[in-house]
Amino acid sequence: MRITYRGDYALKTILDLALHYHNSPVTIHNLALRADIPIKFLEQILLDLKKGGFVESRRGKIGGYMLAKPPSKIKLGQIIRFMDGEISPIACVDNNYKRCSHISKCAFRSIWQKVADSTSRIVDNITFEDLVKKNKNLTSKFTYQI
Amino acid sequence: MRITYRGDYALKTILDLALHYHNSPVTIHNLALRADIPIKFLEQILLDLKKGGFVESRRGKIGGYMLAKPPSKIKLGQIIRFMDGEISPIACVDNNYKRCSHISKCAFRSIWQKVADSTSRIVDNITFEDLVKKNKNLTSKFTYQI
DNA sequence: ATAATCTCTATCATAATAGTAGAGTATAAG
DNA sequence: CTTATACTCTACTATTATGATAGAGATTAT
Repeated sequence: MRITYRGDYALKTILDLALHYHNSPVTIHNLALRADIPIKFLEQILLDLKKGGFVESRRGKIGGYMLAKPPSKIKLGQIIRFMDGEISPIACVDNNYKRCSHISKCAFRSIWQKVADSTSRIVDNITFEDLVKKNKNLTSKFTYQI
Repeated sequence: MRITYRGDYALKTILDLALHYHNSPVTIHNLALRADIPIKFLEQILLDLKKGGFVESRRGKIGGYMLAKPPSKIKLGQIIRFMDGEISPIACVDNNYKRCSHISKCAFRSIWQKVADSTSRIVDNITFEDLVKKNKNLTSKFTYQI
């Protein structure tokens, strides 16, 4: 797994929306500003997140973005997989990988599988509700806001 | 961490050399053939591995490559780091990363650190001696050789 | 001498990544 | 019913990493 800027920006944006879950929609402008993301790049990311069913939008005045489901129902792993692809260190342990001619024979494969499993166990065990709580702790200590 | 072909090829090559540790040097030709690696690409990889102190070479007839140290002294993680860089899902948890302005404040950083740690724990706990043993088991079952 | 083998440097093609640009569409408010 | 605000959509672009390929040179056993 490698987290790209796309993925990183998506995660920060979802967290921002989670922090404003019960408020009015958040504009792309504000999301971009707070997380220091190029606005036109974020536009594309948000459209993808919308297609993925993670966020909803409203146009026009008082428009903006909001989460499509509660923060407790969105796991880190879901966003990572959606934006950056499979959680594995190498393609041969991806789901749907068919081309490796000696899957059962390669001494490395089980190791890559182990790495993929341990990573998944971490990112699939954290929801954005958890991160909201964590962030509020951090914020109170360090006056940081996203 | 993402394993590239360069890294993958290097790992397979080191394992091949480990399997022939007490024999005469192995030629690039044979290494490339057995692991199905483009020979000119493997040449470069081997020169790098030599610079890294992992392998030694002999030129001329009866030339070839051999490990510079016993398989028990080479860990998977060493080769991965040398060929593909740091074991972390994102740059902000790399050693020597200086630019992140709010390291202590980002809700994600400790998660990436956890992922890096759990991955390191796996790949730094396996030597090529372990893989040699494992491969011999696999080989006896499936008649596979590398 | 020569054949086999490693050594070194340069070059190249493709794809992924990280954006940028600009015209279009919907909506709240006056 | 116009206007300002904000999301939508498609196309384009620059840079870098990746995965090679090419060819001339150096070394060594026989």
